[in-house]
Amino acid sequence: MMDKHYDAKASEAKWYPFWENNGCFHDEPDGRTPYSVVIPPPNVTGILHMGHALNQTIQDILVRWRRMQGRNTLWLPGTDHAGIATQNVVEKALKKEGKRRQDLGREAFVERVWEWKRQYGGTIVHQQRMLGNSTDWRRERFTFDDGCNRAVLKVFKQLFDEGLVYKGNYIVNWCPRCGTALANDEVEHEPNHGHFWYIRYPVVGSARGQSGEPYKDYVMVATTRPETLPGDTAVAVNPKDERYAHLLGKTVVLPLTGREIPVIADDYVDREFGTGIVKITPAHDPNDFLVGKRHNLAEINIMNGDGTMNELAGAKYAGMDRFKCREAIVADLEAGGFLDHIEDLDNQVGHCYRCHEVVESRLSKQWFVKMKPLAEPAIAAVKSGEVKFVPDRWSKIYYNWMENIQDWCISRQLWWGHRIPAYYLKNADSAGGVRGDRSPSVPEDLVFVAETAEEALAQAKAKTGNDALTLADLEQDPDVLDTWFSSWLWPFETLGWPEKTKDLDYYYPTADLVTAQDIIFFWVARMMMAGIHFMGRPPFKNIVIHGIVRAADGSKMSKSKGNSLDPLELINQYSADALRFSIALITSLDCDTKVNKEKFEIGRNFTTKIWNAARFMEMQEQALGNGEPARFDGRTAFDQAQSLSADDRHILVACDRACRKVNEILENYRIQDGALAVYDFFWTQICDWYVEYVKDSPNKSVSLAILRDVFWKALRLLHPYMPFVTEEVAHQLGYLKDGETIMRAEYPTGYTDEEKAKWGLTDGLYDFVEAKREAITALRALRAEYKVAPSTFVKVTLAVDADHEKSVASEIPSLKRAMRAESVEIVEAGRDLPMPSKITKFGTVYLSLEGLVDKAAESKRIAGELAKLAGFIKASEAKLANANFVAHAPQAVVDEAKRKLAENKDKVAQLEKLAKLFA
RNA sequence: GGGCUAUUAGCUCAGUUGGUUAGAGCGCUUCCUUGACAUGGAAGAGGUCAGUAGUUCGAAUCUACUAUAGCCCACCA
Repeated sequence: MMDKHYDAKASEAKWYPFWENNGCFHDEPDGRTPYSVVIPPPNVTGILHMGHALNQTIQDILVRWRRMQGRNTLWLPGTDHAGIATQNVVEKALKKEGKRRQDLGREAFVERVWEWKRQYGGTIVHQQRMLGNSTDWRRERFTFDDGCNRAVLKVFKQLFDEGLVYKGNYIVNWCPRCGTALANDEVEHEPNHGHFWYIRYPVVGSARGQSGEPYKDYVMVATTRPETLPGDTAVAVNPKDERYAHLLGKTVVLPLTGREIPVIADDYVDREFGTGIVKITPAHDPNDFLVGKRHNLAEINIMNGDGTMNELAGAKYAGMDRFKCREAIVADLEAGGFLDHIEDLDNQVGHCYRCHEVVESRLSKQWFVKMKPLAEPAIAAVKSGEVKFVPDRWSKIYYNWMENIQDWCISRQLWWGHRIPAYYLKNADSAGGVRGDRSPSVPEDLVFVAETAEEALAQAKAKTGNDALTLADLEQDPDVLDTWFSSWLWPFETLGWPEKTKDLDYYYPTADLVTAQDIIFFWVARMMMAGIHFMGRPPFKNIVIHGIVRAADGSKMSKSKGNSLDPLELINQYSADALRFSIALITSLDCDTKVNKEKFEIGRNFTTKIWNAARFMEMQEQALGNGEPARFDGRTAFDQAQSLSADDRHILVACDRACRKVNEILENYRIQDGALAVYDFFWTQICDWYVEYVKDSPNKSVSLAILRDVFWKALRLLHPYMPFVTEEVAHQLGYLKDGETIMRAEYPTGYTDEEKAKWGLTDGLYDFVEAKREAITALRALRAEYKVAPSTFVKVTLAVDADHEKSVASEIPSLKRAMRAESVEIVEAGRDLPMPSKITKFGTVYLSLEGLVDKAAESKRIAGELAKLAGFIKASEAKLANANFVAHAPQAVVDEAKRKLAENKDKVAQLEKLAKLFA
């Protein structure tokens, strides 16, 4: 006997370990068609949020569905080592102990991070289990585990050998106090009340003027950072700015230095801002850096790592703090007559998120991947249709980025991550290479890239001819690689690459990649490139992009705003099934998903409905079995029935249609439509309609057998969406024995043609029962209109066409029940009866009121109806009178229009007769 | 400034190549404690599909423009 209430927590606690421990999530390569998906690995420091819930629900639905279809399925889980985030977490912990990472030293610090990972890194992996994810935990991976590490080193080495990895200058955010580079998201921009200094740069050749007019001919440059002036290597104007067109090609004198620099034209310059002339300092501003690259300008680094000026700033300023230097330079400009005036300016200035020091843009040497050669085949793979975006519009955004791709800076000044496998020969003669302050300055040809230090040593010996070199003569690059440098290998490094494993051979390429739009560039595009380059084939066939989960008002969810929902809390309150089903039902791939707590009641209520329907079936079966559960084998019981009633056949057709529809929908990744289709089948068709029929079925054992069959199909259809309740109910109702699981049950595909023929399942029959429902609804509506209580038994008359009379007559018993009718009488269509009526496809439904009607109210209502119909009929007639419509529109559309017109004309006739009665 | 998307019922959204009187859920109104379920059942109200013009026999659907909103990128020397 099933409990009165479904205990979701108990069910989840029971079934998840059952599945996991019995290998239900695990397949080994075999002869079947594989279906493989890799999870977008969450940060190991992360905690589960609604975005994960959405992303993983979609994947689990697809994976569970394919698995039930009989595909050999792999959903590979794992986490991302998230260099910066993880290092910060551990550094924060250290800070509480009053230590910095430098106090521990590199090796000890990294060990400390590993320790943290072992202790806390399982949090999100644990939380994912709460969602019900059917990920194969036996194949769980980590982007920094040994295998991934090997893959990363091999890839770096290969790209280096291919000339696709190189070292080059790059502007980084630099905190002078911490002595480290910062990632963009570690820089906090704050409003600043600053100044705009207007400075005159004399045009070369212009004469020094008289009294107070230092130069007759100059360009006016406005800057917020005058201390960078000694690093200027050009001034720039907009190419479309006719005011300055005459300056192009000329050179100007850089004040205080006497150096001559060119005037260049670049689109970057905003004509409206400042004077429309910008000083270009490639070594100290990210935009100027790019301008400098475009125009081949020299990069003069005038600052030390600690924020003081170096000798390139000029002897006078060398060693001076940058802000002191600013004052000194402004004073000297003024003294030299170069300073025109000063304005106040409000702008944004970046600060270090940790020490709040003003961040400096600083030129440094970093490692890069040359992206263009990798991007081209990745573009082609999408253009050719080999890889598809779902929805397709994302391919445009992908092309846009790929076609304008910039080289990828992959080095990070961190300790937690894959250390760059580049080795430098110590004590080599410096060739003046500048690479931050902490790294060795060696000529490029004394850099050895190898997967191991030993191999690097061998290279060094060969290169220098010095056999006496030892490992101690080598120093490894101190930087680590960007976390994405491991993530972009995820679809094959997790399957064993670079080893040639069975898994790799069988599961690569994966089928679908499901992710949110925000990491198309960071991750998806790069995986495409890596997959094609290293595996020779794109890593997946379909890229399914879904929206972002937003708060009810459309804003981003954030903890600080307090508008975020915690999926774990929702699971606790409503159940994992409720969370999954609701999110699937309200999510469209085409747009962001707005959620509030109430939305999750849909799923919760549906769970309750399923449970209660199951209880109903159990009770009915027990009643029929005199207290013992009498379980009717779906097939044999109704196979042997002499004939099935219209309602029995109707639910079988509905079931068949639902099965086909859901499969087709899922083929097209329409997760939402699938949820709706199952929901509608279960609730509307089974519960609201068929169960009501079963209660009074004249052939109850057959009807119960049918219910048992469609219920089992419905549970399996639903399982990908609601894994726990479907498993529990399947066992409670005896569809499965102990030790079996619905996860491996066959996904329903509908009935065979043979079965349909045997049971008389036709579209016409389906429509007939739908028409009957319409008639019953019409009668209920008549009751409501005439305020006849539902408990009152009424007399009903049905006017039907002669050729339908027989089939309608056979439904009289069920009509009587559903209509709560004392009698249902059938008369020929066209009879003029003095009763309120409604016209339906089933025939005209008359409700006998036996003089209980308020005539005035009824007249009024009829008048309203007639007016409404008159409008429609007029429009309809006009349409059908249009020769063009009749000629061009499909026949079915024309026929339907004719049918509607006739039907509404009938309605008018009926109403007019009725109106006379009440007059 | 460059790119993308959206605008349909009070709210959140469907509406697949143009073709029935535009749908669902929630919310709202009225009625119903008949043993599966009040986390339920029944009936109902509510939309000139953002606006304008065009293409077409026919437009929520295609085109152009306008208005409004959002997202991504670049961001102010």
